[in-house]
Amino acid sequence: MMAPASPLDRAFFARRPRRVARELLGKVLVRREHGGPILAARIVEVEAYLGEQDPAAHAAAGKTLRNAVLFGPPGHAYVYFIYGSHYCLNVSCEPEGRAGCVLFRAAEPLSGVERMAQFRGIELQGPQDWRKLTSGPGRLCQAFAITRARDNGCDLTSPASSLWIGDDGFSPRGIVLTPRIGIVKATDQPLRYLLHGNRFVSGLKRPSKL
DNA sequence: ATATCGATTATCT
DNA sequence: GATAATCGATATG
Repeated sequence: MMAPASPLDRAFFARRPRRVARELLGKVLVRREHGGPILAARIVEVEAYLGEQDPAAHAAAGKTLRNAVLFGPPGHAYVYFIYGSHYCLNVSCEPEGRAGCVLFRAAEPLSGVERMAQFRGIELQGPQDWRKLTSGPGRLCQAFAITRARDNGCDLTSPASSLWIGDDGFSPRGIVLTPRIGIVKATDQPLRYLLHGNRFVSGLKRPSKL
């Protein structure tokens, strides 16, 4: 069962993206739905984006309508739409005015699994199928019913929000750094953080190689 | 088990 | 008009 989680405060996010990314591993993403079950999943893979000086970041070209949340206060959700069908979730980092952020790439379901399957439009045959729920940034958003219209700008530090991030005391071990994936610029820097051997990490169908 | 490919649309230049 | 921080299907060894 899930231990009670306490929200992360604003100061947690008001730091550089690398630090926030590393420390977000093991934390819990929580979705409260009106009249639905609580959805919760432990964060097992994230990527840091460094803001305006990072060629791969959405903030690289400066502030636009789309990425405005990144330039606002830390701890808020930046949700964008990509490839005509997927949403991806980020959290704004650094003090207001600086556009660093962290992308949520994968999580391990803790509760509300059947509801997640519903949102994903799949039927679960067994625990091995849980991987299809939240392994990948697009899947994770679909499992949590995250959209830009609903969640962009949401305060992720407040349990009053429908979407927020909590700490349930879990201490992750075996943090691995790799280059970011799915991008073409700045692929040399190791800015992807994941939990060693965790089966919910995205990418390979079977994470045999970690 | 790994590689390649097409879908689909908000956003920006 | 071009692009894209993905996914799922198909092909191939």
